[in-house]
Amino acid sequence: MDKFLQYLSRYINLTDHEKTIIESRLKHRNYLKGQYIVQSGDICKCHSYVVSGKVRTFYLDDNGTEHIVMFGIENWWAGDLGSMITQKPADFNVQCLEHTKVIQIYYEKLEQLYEEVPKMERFFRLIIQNAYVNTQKRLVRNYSMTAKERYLLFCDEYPEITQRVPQYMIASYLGITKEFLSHIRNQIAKEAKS
Amino acid sequence: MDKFLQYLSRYINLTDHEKTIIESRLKHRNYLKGQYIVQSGDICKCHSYVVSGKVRTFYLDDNGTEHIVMFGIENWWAGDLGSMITQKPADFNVQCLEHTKVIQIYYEKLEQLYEEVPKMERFFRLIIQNAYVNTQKRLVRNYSMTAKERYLLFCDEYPEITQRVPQYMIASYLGITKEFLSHIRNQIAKEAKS
DNA sequence: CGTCTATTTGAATGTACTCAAAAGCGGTGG
DNA sequence: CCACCGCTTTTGAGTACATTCAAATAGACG
Repeated sequence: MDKFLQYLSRYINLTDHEKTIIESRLKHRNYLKGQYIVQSGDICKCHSYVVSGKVRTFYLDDNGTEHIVMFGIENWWAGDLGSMITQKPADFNVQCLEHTKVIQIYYEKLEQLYEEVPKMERFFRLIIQNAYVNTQKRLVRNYSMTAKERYLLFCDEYPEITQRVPQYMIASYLGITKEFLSHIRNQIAKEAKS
Repeated sequence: MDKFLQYLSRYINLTDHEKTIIESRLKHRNYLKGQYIVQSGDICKCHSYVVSGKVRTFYLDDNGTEHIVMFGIENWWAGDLGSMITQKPADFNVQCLEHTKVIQIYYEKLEQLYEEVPKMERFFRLIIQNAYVNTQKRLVRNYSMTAKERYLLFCDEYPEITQRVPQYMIASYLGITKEFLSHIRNQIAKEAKS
């Protein structure tokens, strides 16, 4: 909990009273490896802050192919925001890739919290603003870079994730097949030799 | 201006006093067809609300290819948010595709406005939240749908834009070449006949 | 009518995908 | 301790989707 409040304080200054209110609106929860925080089709009832562990958000298309939308590790948020704000069935699944501790805020409690502690509007504006800017960057990269370039950039930007998730999931995140990523890696290895 | 306040009131309730403050922080501006609101390399100093007209946001990659990130028409916002919040050089260009009227809010004024009218935090949280959710959806679509499916969906979702912008720009938005879009349209036309 | 820009068409090419099979790797039980 | 099982990664051949380049056609505007 302290860690979470510390994280909050990177964005907003809170009084002790406000901290108490915030704490009372949150819920701690643990998930096992493989468990789902959100399942597509369900309405996403809460947004989850990852305290420890590792999650992936993915979309299952009509052909049954999984597309990883994002990974989540310490200090990241996970959930289907679109589903939560519209209270419509989720498009995405959020699954834990290892034992994961989260702090959750439920939709109603969040709305309530915005009233009680208006600074939280600012906090989430800042968080979502960053997420938006990053997603837009990623979109552009998919258009303007080759798969190989995207892979190298990913390894560079998220070394921690690169090491902690299986390769086929990175392929899925990059929007390519696992076979093709293997190909790319092979190619990179050859280049390194010469 | 009334139109803008009406638009604001779809998200937040404002007192007359608050409206006056907001008005005083905004700037009206007109652009001609072809003019740039933001140029990549410059620091984006303001965010622009499109009152009328039409803009495109695009990224110019290392090969000199343009990639359209988004279009903007009435009631949309345009700018390089990433540049504005970090005060670093913009990656994107925002160009007017026709004579365009905008209402602009400059970075400093916006920060000031957040202090003066905290409801604006809520307003922009809601706006950016929507934008984020939409961008994420688009990202997933690019992974899970073929170019043809994306084109048909685009025509369906943004009929107004489909009619008002040249085809090669739609191709750029979809992440394909103008030639290939022409191909796709040809194919669709053939299917319609049979 | 001529010019400029946008769109179409087609052929050759390239990037990434599919499918199938083999190899690697880690854990578990005999 | 090794054999086996399931899961991940690699490899390769054939294929599909999308690009590039070049040239022709169509449209818009003065």
